[in-house]
Amino acid sequence: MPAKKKENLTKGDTTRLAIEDSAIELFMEQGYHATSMRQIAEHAELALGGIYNHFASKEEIFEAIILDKHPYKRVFPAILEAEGETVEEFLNNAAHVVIKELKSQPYYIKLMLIEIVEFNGKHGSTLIKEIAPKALPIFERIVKSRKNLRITNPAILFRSFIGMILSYMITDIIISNSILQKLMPKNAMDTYVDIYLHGILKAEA
Amino acid sequence: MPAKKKENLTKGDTTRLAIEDSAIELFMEQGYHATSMRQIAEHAELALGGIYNHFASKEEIFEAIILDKHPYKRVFPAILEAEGETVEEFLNNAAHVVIKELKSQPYYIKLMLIEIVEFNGKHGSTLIKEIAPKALPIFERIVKSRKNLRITNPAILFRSFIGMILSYMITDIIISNSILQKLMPKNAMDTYVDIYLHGILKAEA
DNA sequence: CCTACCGATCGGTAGG
DNA sequence: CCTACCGATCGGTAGG
Repeated sequence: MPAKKKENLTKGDTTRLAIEDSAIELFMEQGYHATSMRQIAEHAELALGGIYNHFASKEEIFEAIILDKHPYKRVFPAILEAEGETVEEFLNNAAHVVIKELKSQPYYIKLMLIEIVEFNGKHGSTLIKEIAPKALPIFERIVKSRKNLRITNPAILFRSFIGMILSYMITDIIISNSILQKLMPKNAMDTYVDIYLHGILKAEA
Repeated sequence: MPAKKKENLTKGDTTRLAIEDSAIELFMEQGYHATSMRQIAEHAELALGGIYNHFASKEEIFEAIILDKHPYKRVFPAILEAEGETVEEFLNNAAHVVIKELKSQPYYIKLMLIEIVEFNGKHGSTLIKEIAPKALPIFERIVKSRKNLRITNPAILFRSFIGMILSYMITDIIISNSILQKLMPKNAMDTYVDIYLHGILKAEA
């Protein structure tokens, strides 16, 4: 059997993906509980009952999306390639890669918020268990290799890196369609990265 | 007629407040659409129909909460009092005051996420219109009065300040109940403020 | 004419 | 993958 590619997905796989993609779109627009199984079915062009051949429940669709579509699977290899001469260069590149990826899949930030709002972060800890062991070593390596860091705890270095990206993405959502939007420079994201970097780096003095 | 105080609320005011407080608690725990009007009524100890003497719809309850209970009403006077000799001291004090207030009303951060998830930030722009004219002058004053700032756009200074607080609050929710929790120092919030401050301040060099 | 609320039920929809 | 349904519950409203 050849490895599955897009060309030779089974009919079942195609339907399953159609359900996931429909659900992503609708959850993103309406939220989880405001989205009905009938809407998902209609959007995926099958009958309501047909969904239950692929997923046992509405929550199972959400879990599949959270796990299958997580951007870190595409982001991670990119980050590892994003080398740089200095810590500053590396983190700067990494931040740009992550935000570019998140912007190309803008649904995910909202799915993450749904996860917090509707499930109290229930599936989040599973995700962290998967990601942390891969991400922490990167920040441990940074801490060990460089001496000009003001923050030397890899966990909080990781957390604040994620936090910096989250704060950009969320304030971006909040201020869009607001009067503040006009006051923002277009390179706001660079400023966020800049604030983060020159906060964690010791002054060259 | 004396100004209304807690002692002489009318029966109607008391009921209205009971409905708002019940809704806050349930929205926070379950999300907006997962919370039924019946649950809100039960928690407020009145019949379902009774709610509609005070609110025309479920969404009107949410709007009232967002507008009435916004922590900025309590945070703002405190920030204005949080003077400091330097910009660093002032922002440090301000950040602590805001986070302390948000932690004492931990519901609000979640209501804000619901607002984004369920209403696509619909009510948020109203709120920004109310807050921005009061908050921006503070950051404008900071920009004018100090010369050791790396960020001189008041709007993005404001945005990144809010973003710093949001990123702390949200990553706090995400990592609670996770293995990462143990790796976090207890003063993680101070580190966040520290990263923010030494990011926006020029090196004394 | 007001307020605060009741028991019962409306038309539709939820997940399964 | 569909049609046809279920027990229950949804947000909202009726008259009194």
